[in-house]
Amino acid sequence: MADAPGKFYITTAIPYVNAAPHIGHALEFVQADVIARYHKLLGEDVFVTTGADENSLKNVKAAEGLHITTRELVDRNAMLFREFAERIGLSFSVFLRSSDKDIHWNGAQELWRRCMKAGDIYRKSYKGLYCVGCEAFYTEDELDDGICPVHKTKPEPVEEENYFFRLSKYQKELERAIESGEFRIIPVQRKNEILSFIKGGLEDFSISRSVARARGWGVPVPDDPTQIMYVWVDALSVYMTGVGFGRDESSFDKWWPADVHIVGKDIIRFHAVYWPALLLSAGIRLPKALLVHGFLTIEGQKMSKSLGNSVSPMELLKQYSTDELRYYLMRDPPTFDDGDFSENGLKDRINKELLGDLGNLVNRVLTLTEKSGMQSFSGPNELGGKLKLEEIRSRMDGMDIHMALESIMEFVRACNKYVNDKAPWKLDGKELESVLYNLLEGIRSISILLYPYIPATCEQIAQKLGTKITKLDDVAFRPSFTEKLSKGGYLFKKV
RNA sequence: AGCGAGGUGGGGUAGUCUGGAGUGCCCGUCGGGCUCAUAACCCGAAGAUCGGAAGUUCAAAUCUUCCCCUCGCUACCA
Repeated sequence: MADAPGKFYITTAIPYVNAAPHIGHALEFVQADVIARYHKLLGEDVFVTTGADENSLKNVKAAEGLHITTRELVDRNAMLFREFAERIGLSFSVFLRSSDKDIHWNGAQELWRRCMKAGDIYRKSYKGLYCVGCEAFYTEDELDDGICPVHKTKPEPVEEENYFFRLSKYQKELERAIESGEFRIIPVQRKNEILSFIKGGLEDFSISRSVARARGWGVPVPDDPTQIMYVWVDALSVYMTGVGFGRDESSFDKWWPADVHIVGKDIIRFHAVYWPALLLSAGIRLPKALLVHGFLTIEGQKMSKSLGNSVSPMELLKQYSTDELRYYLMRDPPTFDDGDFSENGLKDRINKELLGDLGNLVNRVLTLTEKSGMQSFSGPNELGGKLKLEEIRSRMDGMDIHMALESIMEFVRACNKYVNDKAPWKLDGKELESVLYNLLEGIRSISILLYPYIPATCEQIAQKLGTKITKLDDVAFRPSFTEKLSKGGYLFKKV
């Protein structure tokens, strides 16, 4: 597919900031960044929105548990996430907090007004079993014999009037948009899962809470001081307000629709059903794609608070470099399925692949080149055929960044094999020059291909080669290699 | 319970649609070679009744039927 030079807009989910970042956030941030940087290599203008979901009742409760105000909690934790996003190398354009009145609130309310104008919002009373202790509604099957599992009390039936959204009205349109691929859901298993859910029939859902139930925390419903917007309506609209909706229309027009939203499998319904329905109602274009990634287990076990096994990426980054962690997260777990995080696995990937395969390749080739005393290199292209650029591109286009990385690493191994097969240490003259030419162009290509995954390392490789990280189109064997090399030290050290 | 995905040498996968010797890839184990390299690469070895049973076929990991197991999804509180 020819790259129409243009814009590319990508978002991460905005995490609840009721706790510190864990390794799962790292996975998603890196995935988003790899895709973003890849599109920069394609020459596109890229915008990345990430941020924090701060209007959830969960944050209110977490703050109560810590005996601080909600504002203090979200300020503190949002800062942790922002710092973390920077440390992991997420090249975000905006870090938008949903409690940011100036940037976010008007846009969120504007979405509401448009749905209202379309006649898709109406008032209805909602009945539910409410546990006063939990301050939450329960469904029958969540209770133990009608008793709250936490407080061992019987929840009271409570009736409250809320606003509802006519989701039912959009069933057919959603089906069509998803089936036709106008709104792509990746991978296809998730698409099928959502389609079967939609075909099962959609019911309208509540999109507001009483001020009391929301504890007065959140985005107010326009023209109704008694109600707060349901946190998902507000959180989802961050994807639009991040690029200017309700605030800077020319920016919004430039970037919207989003090219892809990246989310975990737990929140697929909000993104694949509620969100596009709200947009259809408001007369706003649908995002082009939704990428649903899996979850990480920790050393084979589910991440859980009771096990206390959650892994802090900030702690890991004290021992391992950003690139090392990024590489492992993209290399080990498959993009679309669950994977396992283990520190031994991380060490193996660093020692075997980053150091043993990539680092060693760069080092041995630069050593051989230095010893040759040659300055410019050319010869027949013998190695370029091993590089499956089309496969890499099509995998990246399908957002299978794990398999795309596999294709790139295959080429790294092919380069190492080429060194052995040719045994350049036994060669001289034209023969040696030709082998070095192939290897230098190979490594230059690798430095560009791996750049989305391990940017700092690739900058270092480019520096050693005297080249620059340019465009994906420059991944090709040029007729000759004439840059000035500077070997420098090792790229990685054994862990 | 219903719908969906999956069960392939020690681990992870590809192969299944369009049947054809258990074939491939990554990791791990053992032995050997090579040596420019914080080392890679090559050769060889051990290790699987391709979840189970029955059927179709000259031939089944692959097609059919039944069964077992795992994991998702089955709505408003993320």
